[in-house]
Amino acid sequence: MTASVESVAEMAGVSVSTVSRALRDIPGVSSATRKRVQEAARELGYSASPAASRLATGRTRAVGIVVPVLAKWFFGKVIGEAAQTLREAGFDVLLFELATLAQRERFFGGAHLHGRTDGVIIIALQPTGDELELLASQGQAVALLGAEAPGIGSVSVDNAGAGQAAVRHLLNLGHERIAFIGIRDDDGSNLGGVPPLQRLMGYREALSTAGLPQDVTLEQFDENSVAGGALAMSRLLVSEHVPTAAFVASDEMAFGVLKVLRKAGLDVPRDFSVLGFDNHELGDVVDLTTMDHEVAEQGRDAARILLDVLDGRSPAAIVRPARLVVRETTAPPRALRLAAGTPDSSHSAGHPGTP
Amino acid sequence: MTASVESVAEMAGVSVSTVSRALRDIPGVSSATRKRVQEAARELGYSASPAASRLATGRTRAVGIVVPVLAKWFFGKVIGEAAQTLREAGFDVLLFELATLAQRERFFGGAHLHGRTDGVIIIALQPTGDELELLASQGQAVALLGAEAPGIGSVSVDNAGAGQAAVRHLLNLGHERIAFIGIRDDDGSNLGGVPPLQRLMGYREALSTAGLPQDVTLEQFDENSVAGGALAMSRLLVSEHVPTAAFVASDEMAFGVLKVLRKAGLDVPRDFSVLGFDNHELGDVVDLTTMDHEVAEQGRDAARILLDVLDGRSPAAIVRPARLVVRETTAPPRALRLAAGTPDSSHSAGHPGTP
DNA sequence: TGACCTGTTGCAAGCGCTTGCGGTGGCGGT
DNA sequence: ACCGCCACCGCAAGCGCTTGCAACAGGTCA
Repeated sequence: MTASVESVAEMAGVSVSTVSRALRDIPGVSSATRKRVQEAARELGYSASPAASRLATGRTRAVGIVVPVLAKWFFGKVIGEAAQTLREAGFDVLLFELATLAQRERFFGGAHLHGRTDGVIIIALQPTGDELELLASQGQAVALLGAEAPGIGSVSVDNAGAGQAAVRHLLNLGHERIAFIGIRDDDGSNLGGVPPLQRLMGYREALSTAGLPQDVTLEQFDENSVAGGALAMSRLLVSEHVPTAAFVASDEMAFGVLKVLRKAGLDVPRDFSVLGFDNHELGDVVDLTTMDHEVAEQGRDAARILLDVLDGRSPAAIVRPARLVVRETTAPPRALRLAAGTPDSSHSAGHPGTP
Repeated sequence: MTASVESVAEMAGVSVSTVSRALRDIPGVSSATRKRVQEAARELGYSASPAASRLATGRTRAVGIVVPVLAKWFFGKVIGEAAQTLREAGFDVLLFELATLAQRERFFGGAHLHGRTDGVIIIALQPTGDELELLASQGQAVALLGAEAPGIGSVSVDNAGAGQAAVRHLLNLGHERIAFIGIRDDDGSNLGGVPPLQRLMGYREALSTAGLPQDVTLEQFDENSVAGGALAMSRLLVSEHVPTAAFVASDEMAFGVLKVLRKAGLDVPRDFSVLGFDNHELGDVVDLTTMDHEVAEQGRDAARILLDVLDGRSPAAIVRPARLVVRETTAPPRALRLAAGTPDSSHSAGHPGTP
């Protein structure tokens, strides 16, 4: 067992209250005794019992991070950054994974956080007003990442704008039949959430300002995974009039899309352009063109926002822009290249302009 | 603020001690009053203050999970599984990321965990004897994942065996010049750790039992990332006698290897076979042949082992086997195929046996 | 020289639980 | 009818800190 305040007090020849004050840099202790106390504490390897000081102060110096899933690159990244910032500020970080609806209900069902954390960062989950109230009633400071709520600090991405930008890139390349592959919110556990929806809105907006017709058969939704992307793309492949490009709401789904296209013998980007979203760490491996949104920064922002709330400062609601990262999966559609007489080295049949 | 024991006691018409006992299913309370107390607690939305009960019992009902990095698939996966098991057992989970050597030293430098957790799962980090002692002196139960230590519960993979198996697969395909691409432990923070070393040992063992010469130029090490894999493979490409296959110590590095090969115009697996390690979630996207080692199960095992230690049961030291997952990046070497007259549809020149 | 600060320290009352122990009451056995 | 036992319950003493308040110095100012 480790030393307690009393042993330190005894060793330094002062009272426990002085020890407490000295060790926490609270005024009212002469610098001489403070030094003496610190030395004694170090010598004894003393570190205050968190349980006791929590009980006495009512503050835990711990914060929770709530995520829908852990085993995805985005969440690992974001949590890692947030946790580091939090830890530097002297906070412990508790992890809560709300993978199923049942877990979510249980989490928000009772005073789960009460006395465990001072605040919580909620990631990629849109809390209801009731849930936010419940957290507030437990005295929890709240910061949102990938969601917004009135009066609550948050950091998110301009998903609508990013969606528009992405689609505009495809339009600018000359594509006219552009599909949207999005995330389906199947079990209500909000794995999809608001951001993907906004990406869809951006897609529609871009199409309509370009004067192109809406076509619901071009919008395909599935679970946010490689397999989901593959399924959605497969559905697109059997449509009457196959699109020439797709804006995919997540890189992981885009990976599935690429896989299906490859298996179908289609050449990317000659036959089909793919534009993802996330700038996934592994996007570079398959040369995926994508929308980057500075994931690490978002994590840090969220942590800082929470610290602001904890310090009584009024929290910001940051909206970050996304930017296009051009790699190798987008290009002008084949028809355009043919019309322009561009040399085409693929396995296509007709070579107009060739003797 | 939430209700306290006293309010519940008052409501149920009993003493606080009875409330405490009733709510924790401790014998010595008639089932009638127990029910009454539980009802009162529910009605008041009561949940015991963890700080107070920690202080009183000395147990925290929280465990720490220590990882070198978070933003990697393997760690996210393993943590997710472990955390879920732990949570089901009623434990909070604290996260500690030891990304740098400095962080590691700080973590093990003081009584960092004391009073915060009852135990800790250490993942992919080989603790020294001193470090283990320090944890023990803080009353921490310990479970290791991806490492072993005498007397400590652990779960790990038979890396040496898996390495041998992997190389044997390549040998069986007919390869004779097989490279090893491993993880370099550059900054001493043990990102590589013991398991990768054992994989190397397995590689060497397999080669020597096959009667093949050791060739250190075939062993390339770099950081465990796509970029690291790419660099290592690039080094192999300039060797005097380029190998025909590589066993890569992590899938992520293997992704980098594949990328370089593709960019170099080499066909996988016709010109070069690649065999990874991890069965990374995204391995399927690039059809990577790899060694699977049931990552999720390891996470669950580690959690259960820790729970065993906490319950006073003697912990197991599980060693899991790995198994080959055959996909599309391994095949017999070109020379063999040519000799056998196998039709070869690649861009190769000679087509023996063709009219 | 005495009243009055100001800066430093200690006292003691909590914070909200847990738990050993002692006190009930009802019951069966003699 | 008495005794002893047992099941159930409450008392109160902590657990190891924090913090308002009082106490005590050693000045300063009149």
